Amino acid sequence: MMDTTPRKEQIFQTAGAMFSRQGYHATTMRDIARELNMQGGSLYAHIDSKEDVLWEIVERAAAQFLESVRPLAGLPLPASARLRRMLAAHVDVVTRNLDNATVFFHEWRFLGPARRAHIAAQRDEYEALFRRVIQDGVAAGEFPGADARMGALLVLSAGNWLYQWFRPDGALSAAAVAAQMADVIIAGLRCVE
Amino acid sequence: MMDTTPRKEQIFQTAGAMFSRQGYHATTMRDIARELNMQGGSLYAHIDSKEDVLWEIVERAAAQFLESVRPLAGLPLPASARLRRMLAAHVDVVTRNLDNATVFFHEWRFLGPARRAHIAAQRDEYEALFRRVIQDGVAAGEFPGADARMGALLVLSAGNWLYQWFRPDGALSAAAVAAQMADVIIAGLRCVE
DNA sequence: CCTACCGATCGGTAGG
DNA sequence: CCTACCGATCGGTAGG
Repeated sequence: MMDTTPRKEQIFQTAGAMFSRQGYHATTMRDIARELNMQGGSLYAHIDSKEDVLWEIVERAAAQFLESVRPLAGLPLPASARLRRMLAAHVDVVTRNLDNATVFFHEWRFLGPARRAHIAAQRDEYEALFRRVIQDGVAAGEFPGADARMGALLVLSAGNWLYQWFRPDGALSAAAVAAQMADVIIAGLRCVE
Repeated sequence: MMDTTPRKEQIFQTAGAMFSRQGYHATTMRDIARELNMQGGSLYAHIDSKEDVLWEIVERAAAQFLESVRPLAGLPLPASARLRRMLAAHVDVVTRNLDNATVFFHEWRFLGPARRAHIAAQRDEYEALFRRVIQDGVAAGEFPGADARMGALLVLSAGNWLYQWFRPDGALSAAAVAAQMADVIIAGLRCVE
């Protein structure tokens, strides 16, 4: 079978896998080229710089998180139901793009200042979505004793740290992980005093 | 004031700070040397290799986690009280050694295979401490509906992700963070069905 | 702890 | 997309 994926996309895919395993700085352009049966310099017919490749991976991951979760935050559902769906969407993005999620969490700080600031802003917006839903739950009496800030941090800590231990071939499916996490966290937000 | 810290310790401290900010591979031995007003080659009068420096930082961090938490796991207290103390100890280690904790979480995979395996074993032992305490709570009826594996992952996700957002000069003290986290998580383990 | 240096390799480019 | 190359810099060492 021929791989009909455009070369540029192959470079992003291969780079994502290698950056996630070895890290951005420990992966050389020649490593990526070798994986694609090319010479190092030939990569530059498709991309302009190593940092551009990192940027593409990180920016796409950030966009995926926001695009998956944002539509759920405003659904006409109780806060606990919205939070459950948002966490499931987050877990879905992480587990279906483990390599790129790992690069996103680990390597975004190696972007230049402007790009780093852009990612930081998206991350802040993303956090705020979770905080707001929990705050809704506090206001509605679903989570009477909860602190929205700590609640959001807890949800995102669980959802993010996932990239460290989740294995696609493991016993737990992404949906099962998300459901179990949501069960405990939502119970905590309901019962905490 | 003269700094009376032995040169070797100064190297570990400086390397910890720089590895945490720039990453292991993006930090050069000459970067570390410059910070200490030395020439690059002079570092090798005190250490044998760059990887040895990383190893010292990572191994010390792993030991600190285990030595702080292990004595608490077997205390004659209810599981929830033990878990609370263990999380507080964990948060204490992270927040009092933010640089080294960051290096521990981010850079341990760049160690050689033998050293990496050693750290992986310590991490597994550490996780088991938390799992066992939660299992005790399940058996004792404190956490009747909880899953020990997911509970431990939740505690450690929150405790580990901390290195990403905790700021020593922020509004929340380490003790306050640990207490709030424990409140929500323990409530969740108690109330989940 | 410094000077001076080693071989290796890096990201990126010119020219085809 | 390859060949051939650029200047820069890497981790580490010899000799003092």
